[in-house]
Amino acid sequence: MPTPSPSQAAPPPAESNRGDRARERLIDAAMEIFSERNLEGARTREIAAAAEQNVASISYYFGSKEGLYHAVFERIASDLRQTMGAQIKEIEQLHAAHAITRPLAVSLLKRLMRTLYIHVRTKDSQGNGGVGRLIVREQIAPTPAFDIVYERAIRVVHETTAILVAAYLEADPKDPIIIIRTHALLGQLLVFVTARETIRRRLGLPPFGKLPPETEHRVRDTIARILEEQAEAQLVGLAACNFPTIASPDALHRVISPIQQDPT
Amino acid sequence: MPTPSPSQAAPPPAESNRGDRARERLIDAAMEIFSERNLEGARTREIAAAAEQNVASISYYFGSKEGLYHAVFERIASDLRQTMGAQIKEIEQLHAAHAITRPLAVSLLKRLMRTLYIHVRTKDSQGNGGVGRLIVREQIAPTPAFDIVYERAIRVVHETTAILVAAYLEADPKDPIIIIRTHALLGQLLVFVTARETIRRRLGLPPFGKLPPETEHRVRDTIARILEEQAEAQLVGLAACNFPTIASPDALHRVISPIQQDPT
DNA sequence: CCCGCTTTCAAACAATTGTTTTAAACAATC
DNA sequence: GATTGTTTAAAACAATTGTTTGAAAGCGGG
Repeated sequence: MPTPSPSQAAPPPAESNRGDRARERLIDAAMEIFSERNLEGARTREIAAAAEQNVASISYYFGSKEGLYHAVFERIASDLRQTMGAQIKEIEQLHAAHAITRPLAVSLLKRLMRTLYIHVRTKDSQGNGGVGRLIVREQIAPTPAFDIVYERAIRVVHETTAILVAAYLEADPKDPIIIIRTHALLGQLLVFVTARETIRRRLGLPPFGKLPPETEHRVRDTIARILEEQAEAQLVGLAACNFPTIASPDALHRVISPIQQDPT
Repeated sequence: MPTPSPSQAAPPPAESNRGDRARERLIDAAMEIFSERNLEGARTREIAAAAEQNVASISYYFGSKEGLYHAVFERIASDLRQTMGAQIKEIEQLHAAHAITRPLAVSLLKRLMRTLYIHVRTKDSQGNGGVGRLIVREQIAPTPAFDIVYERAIRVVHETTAILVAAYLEADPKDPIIIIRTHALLGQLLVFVTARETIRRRLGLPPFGKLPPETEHRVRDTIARILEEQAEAQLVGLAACNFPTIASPDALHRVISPIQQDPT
């Protein structure tokens, strides 16, 4: 046999030229095609063709189709972490210093929502939500690839958002109720990725890719702005309604808490 | 050739015995397997085996694998419509009579959210969100099957929800901003279907299917209650924040409106 | 009891899949 | 400039896919 596939671990500092170029192109193409069809639906030949590479190269560089899929999610996790990293760190520090007031929580949350939304709507080859689609597919039918993006990116984003929600409601970020509320809040954002086709039809927009990029840009920014408003309104409303936030003496906690363990 | 496949149109009143039984079993099994793997990922042999039917029967009854997939979505649409039909009609009538006050809008919305959530969490063979997963997959990568469930179910639910949001904010249910806000609101619900794995891990719950049905029941009801609260808080907050709701003199409308046409 | 129809079944088919193979082309070090 | 190791290329492979085939089995009415 010629050369065994280079173990699919992360490339330490090795940044040569020819091979890495091919790897990049393959990941790029794979990201696009895996987002349209899924893992089983995507054909290796199609990916190779889109990357202007030979079919054998995917086996050569990534060991297998799954290996390439894996690599795609490594990149997704890295990209997401890089985009959100600074904000997350800032929020964590402010939280540790007990310095998050209500108005600050609102502005931090709005910025986080906007950044996150713009990221998942932009970080892809086409104007389509490639990254978002890939993640959602893993959410509804997880494979080992989900661990990568969850542990390295989704989890911290979720936890950080929970810090802001908890700060505003003067509650514990680890409270199951706060976590559920945080999840719901992030859902307002995610739904524009997951239920893309519905909002497209409801707004009477042409099929994706069919409208001029400049217009698409503006639609995206419009939604981002409304998302900020929704987030602020949600917090304001929750505080006004004064629903139970501390789960300890609450029935809900008694339901979820005993199960709660192994939070890996 | 033996018998050509009976055209895959809806069986008018024909409700015989032997054949329809097989059809039902096939649809049941297909619903489950299509929700785990997707259209391409599911194997006809596996579906047939789960239905205790021969492989050829799927070609025989539905013409093809796609035909069966189609039939699955016909049922999904029917089920959803049947669950939501009464509430939708009631809301439409109240709206036509201009009888929706703010408190009424809140209670109608809460009931709608709860019913919808319970439906997508319950209407499946396992305790898993089979229906939800199938719909989400179609949202992120629509096939002709999406038309069925959108036109026959999703659209009316979305429009009806928009009526309630608009009523509370004293705005036009057709206002693009209201539609976007409605979409975000429904996203709070959908995220518990689409980002299932994330909320599971964040709550430290065991893998789905691994926890006793009684507990799962209570978790479901807990989330449903919080969703009601979130919806109420969202409306209250939006009214308090007094964001622009009428799009006419707004920049957003100038963005979206000129594209808006062909609302099929 | 036999005949028309529908339904079931096991086997076979043609097409496509991911992957391997084999060898040629390339780049760089000596 | 020959000889490394690395990368590409085309073809071949074994396995699996959705579907078809052709006949047997069930079932109802004459």
